[in-house]
Amino acid sequence: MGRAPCCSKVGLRRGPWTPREDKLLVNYIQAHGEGHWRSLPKKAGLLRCGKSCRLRWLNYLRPDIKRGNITPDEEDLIIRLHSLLGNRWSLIAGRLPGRTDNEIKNYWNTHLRKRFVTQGNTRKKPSLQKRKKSKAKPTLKPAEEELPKLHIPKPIRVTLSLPRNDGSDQCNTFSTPPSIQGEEGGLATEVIQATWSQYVNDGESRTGFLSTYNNEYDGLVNGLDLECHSPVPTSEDDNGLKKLYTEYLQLLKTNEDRVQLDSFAELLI
DNA sequence: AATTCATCCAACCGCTCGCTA
DNA sequence: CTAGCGAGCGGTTGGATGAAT
Repeated sequence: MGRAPCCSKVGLRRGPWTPREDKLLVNYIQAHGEGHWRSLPKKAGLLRCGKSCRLRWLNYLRPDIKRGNITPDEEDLIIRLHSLLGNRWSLIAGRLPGRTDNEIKNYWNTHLRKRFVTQGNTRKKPSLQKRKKSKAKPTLKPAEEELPKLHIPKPIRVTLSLPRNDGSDQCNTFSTPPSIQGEEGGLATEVIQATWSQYVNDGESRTGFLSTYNNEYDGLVNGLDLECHSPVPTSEDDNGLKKLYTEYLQLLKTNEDRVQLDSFAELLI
């Protein structure tokens, strides 16, 4: 069957945007708002793919885009967030007002990744893949080519299925929905206990992110959607959480105490 | 001054997800 | 339940530019 292409691409312009195209796009969005990207080019009089329009707007034309160099503070935040979230550029960008996921991704790939590879501190295999066939690539030192495999602690989306009972910092359980249990090579921990201080939620929509720990796998389970069930706090479950918390601290490479860490987690909300 | 090489970043591509009919 | 669509995301590409030779 196959998925229909987002646009025919026939007769559409590609490559760098001209000032005139930018103006048309900005004028249209100012008049009609964002969205409906597929039909937008036609209505705005642009010979561009809707995807291209969306990207141009989000990464360049949006009025709240912050231009200029990444500040040391922003860089520090990017590094920390990347430790926590992995290559979730849009999530990281969400914590950096005015910065786009593309900008952060580029900044990481051009400035930070090299540094982390050099320090052997990357949490991802250094995929310094070839860029241009015709151009010489920087040769990696042997130590850089075989970095130890690390498990990226990707965050997990958590949705509350039952209301919080009393707003206290007591345990609620999170479990993977049936549809995804057993994925990740059967490594998923089916039920994970977490205190609310470890559940990084957004308060309103009752969704958030949680990194899960799996003893058998001895690593962090990546990217599973979780569903929150009723509060069932037990002391035994705290052991696993302590392990998770230790991992969390390692990731942050800080000596912060629990309160400070929770504060940092809240900053992510 | 000319050429080669390395770096940066805007833009593209392919995939996935959520929603709806 | 399935297919199709719109939208979003992350990986990758390639042109522009600056540095080195």
